[in-house]
Amino acid sequence: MNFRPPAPIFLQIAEHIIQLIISGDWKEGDRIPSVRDFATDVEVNPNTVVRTYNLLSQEGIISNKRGVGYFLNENAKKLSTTYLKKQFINEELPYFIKMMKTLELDFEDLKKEYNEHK
Amino acid sequence: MNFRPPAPIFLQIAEHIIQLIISGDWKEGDRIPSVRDFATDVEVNPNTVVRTYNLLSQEGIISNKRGVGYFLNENAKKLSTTYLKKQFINEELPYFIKMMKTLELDFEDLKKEYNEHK
DNA sequence: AATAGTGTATTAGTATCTTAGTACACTAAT
DNA sequence: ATTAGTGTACTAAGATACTAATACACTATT
Repeated sequence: MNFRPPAPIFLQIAEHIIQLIISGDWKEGDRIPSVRDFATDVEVNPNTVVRTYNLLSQEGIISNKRGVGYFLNENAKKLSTTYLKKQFINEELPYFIKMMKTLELDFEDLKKEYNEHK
Repeated sequence: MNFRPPAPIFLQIAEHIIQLIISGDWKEGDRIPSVRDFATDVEVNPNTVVRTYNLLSQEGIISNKRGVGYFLNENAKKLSTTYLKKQFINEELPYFIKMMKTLELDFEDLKKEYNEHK
């Protein structure tokens, strides 16, 4: 997995998982990969995945049965969307708007710039 | 000054200065605050300002006369705009677009959300 | 009962950023 | 010459995130 420093990896993994949930790749009730398996998948230390799973547990998105594994809660998709939206609106958007003003860009410019550079 | 972790402070200061240059608060040819003064202003360690000034020097935005101070180069404004734009288009925009798709938001939604939450 | 696969916990080490303190060299003004 | 204000350099220490390795407890399966 490709990480963008300096944002903490465990948070980026959390967001990655949330996107999997929102997209429907992971469905409510599903068992999700074990700490060790997922650590291997995304090429990080198991402890880092533990931190991610702890966060998602606190958010009510996943639960675990000791000795068995982690599972998506029934309301996982809704909670995920709410979490991501809140994160986005509060943390990203204000910075983004400020940048647009400074650079005197409007939404049309953004579309253009983005298409040119991808 | 208010920093948003976990982005390195010295980078955030650099961006702050660049915005001062673009806005015209700091003009080309001007002498800028000394390392010590500016460190006091933004309430960080002088060493952190040194890192910021080093970065801006590398970018060709400022120069120093030893024992005298740092000065804005003649093309500081243009270089600043270029730097910030590049940073924005490459680092922020792709992430932002992805987020909009995931959350199924369009630009109108953004305006609305932003106005509601500020 | 034994085994393999789970989550959990602990300790130690590394890297980066930041702070803190100190010292030194250069420049301009006195 | 002296002084105050510059940039520069160095060492040390703290905080956070991440890695690494190991050990232990629980569960399901055999």
